[in-house]
Amino acid sequence: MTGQARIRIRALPQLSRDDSPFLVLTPKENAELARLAEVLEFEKGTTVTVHGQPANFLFLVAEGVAESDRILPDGSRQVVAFYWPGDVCGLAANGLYMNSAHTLTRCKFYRFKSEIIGNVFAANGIEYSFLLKAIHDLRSAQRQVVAMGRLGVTRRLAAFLADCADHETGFDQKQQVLTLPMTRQDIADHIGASTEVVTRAFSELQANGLLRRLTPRQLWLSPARMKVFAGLGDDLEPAAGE
Amino acid sequence: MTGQARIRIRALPQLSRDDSPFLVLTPKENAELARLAEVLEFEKGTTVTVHGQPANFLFLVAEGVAESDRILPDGSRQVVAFYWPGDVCGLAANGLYMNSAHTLTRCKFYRFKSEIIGNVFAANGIEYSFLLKAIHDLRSAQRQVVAMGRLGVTRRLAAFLADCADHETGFDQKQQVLTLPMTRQDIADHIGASTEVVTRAFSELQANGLLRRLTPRQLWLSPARMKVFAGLGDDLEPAAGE
DNA sequence: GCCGGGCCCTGATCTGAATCAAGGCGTCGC
DNA sequence: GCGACGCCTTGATTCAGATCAGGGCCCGGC
Repeated sequence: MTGQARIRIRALPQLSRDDSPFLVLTPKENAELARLAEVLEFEKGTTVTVHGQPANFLFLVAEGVAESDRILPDGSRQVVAFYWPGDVCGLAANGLYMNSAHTLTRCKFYRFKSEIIGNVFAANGIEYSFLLKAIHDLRSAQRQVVAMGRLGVTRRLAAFLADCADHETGFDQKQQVLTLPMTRQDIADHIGASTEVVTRAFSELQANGLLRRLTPRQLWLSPARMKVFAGLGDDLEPAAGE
Repeated sequence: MTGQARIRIRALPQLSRDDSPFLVLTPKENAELARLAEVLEFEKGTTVTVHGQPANFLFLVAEGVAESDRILPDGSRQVVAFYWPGDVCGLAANGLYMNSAHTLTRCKFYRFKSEIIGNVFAANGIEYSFLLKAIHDLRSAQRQVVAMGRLGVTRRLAAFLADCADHETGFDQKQQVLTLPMTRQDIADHIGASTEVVTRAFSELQANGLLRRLTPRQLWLSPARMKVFAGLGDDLEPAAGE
């Protein structure tokens, strides 16, 4: 079966100086991983994962090219990434696929049960923490890409404020008051806009009743309505609350 | 010293359903990590890491808020991320910091030697591969954010084509010919533009001599000049080549 | 108290990219 | 071979957001 397949995970190391574009596993590791994989071939144009469906599998591209995308409520589409040989696709949040993935050419994949990560890491705690943290940050960055690519400034600001409100620091759950630690310039440079436009976006959100500026840095707001307005946090939350 | 500090790495799990916003280490793990950490306090407005400097440390935010940013050659600035308590900052590429980080408020950090990752993961191969892969994808996504936030369409296209040319599949090093597996629509949806504008950006790159369209999907191009034009791949490459 | 300098907000103009419209090209099915 | 459709390209118009300009507020220094 898949026994002798040579599995390479495409990755540039972070901390070592050993900068080969592929990280090649030792034969032993390779065999260990291959044992857990199924090999699949897909025609061009096949859908591999669907946004919001249970994420039971991880896919490693062996041959061909695939893409993963996200369709927003307004119908616009953001291609989050292209997957070349050695890339891993099937990123999940809360057990559901973040994006839909499609093949652009005929493709060969290694498919793993998602639990593989948990199993491989089962014994250790700190490593797993670091991996989960990296994956979490990756998800954040991908959401940011979608926001930057397909949302207007006002929605980008709404998404940003909703993110801020997810942090215990600075958001008073009782009063529904968010205290911003950063300037308008910082926000502008984060969401890719000018300070003037950020101010106007604040005004617009206030006009729509989504927030009230108590002071420039103190905002009353409803995170839930903010998320809905941004149109990003849609259906991947398991329950509505936090 | 830092012995009893309670270290939490803020992360949402990917594959498990256990979706607490913080991943809390066991006391043992916590102690193990704390033993390796130094505690630092910084005033508001302190620079913590500098883009392009040797990345000797990782920082975990304990209190306060920080941001990391990237200044482009034209002087514009992209704030890549804000770091709240529980976040890790100090992402590196080729041993150099990707971004500059600054405190927005008075902050308390746990500082780790960067080697901690390699050390913790030393014994195992597959886990480390997955972590490096996740970190690599995170870097890609962050570069994409910078591109989307601060580059015009033509430069975004140049950055994208340079990325494509980094893949063995599809780029013929000898002929300097890139074969694209995706449509103009896919490219447009990736770089956040319309198909028409993508076409115009191709024309502009061709007019500037940065590429030649042999067919719509076959491009002669120079990755190095493409990177320079995009203004992103600047100074973090150890050597010029690949 | 008074002055100066960030920071925030608002209005007017300009511009890069979206949108609308249409034509060429290549390929696949018949 | 011929038609049809998908893909790519180009031109004209429109619009969101950048840029330019100016005013108010707050806070810190003298």
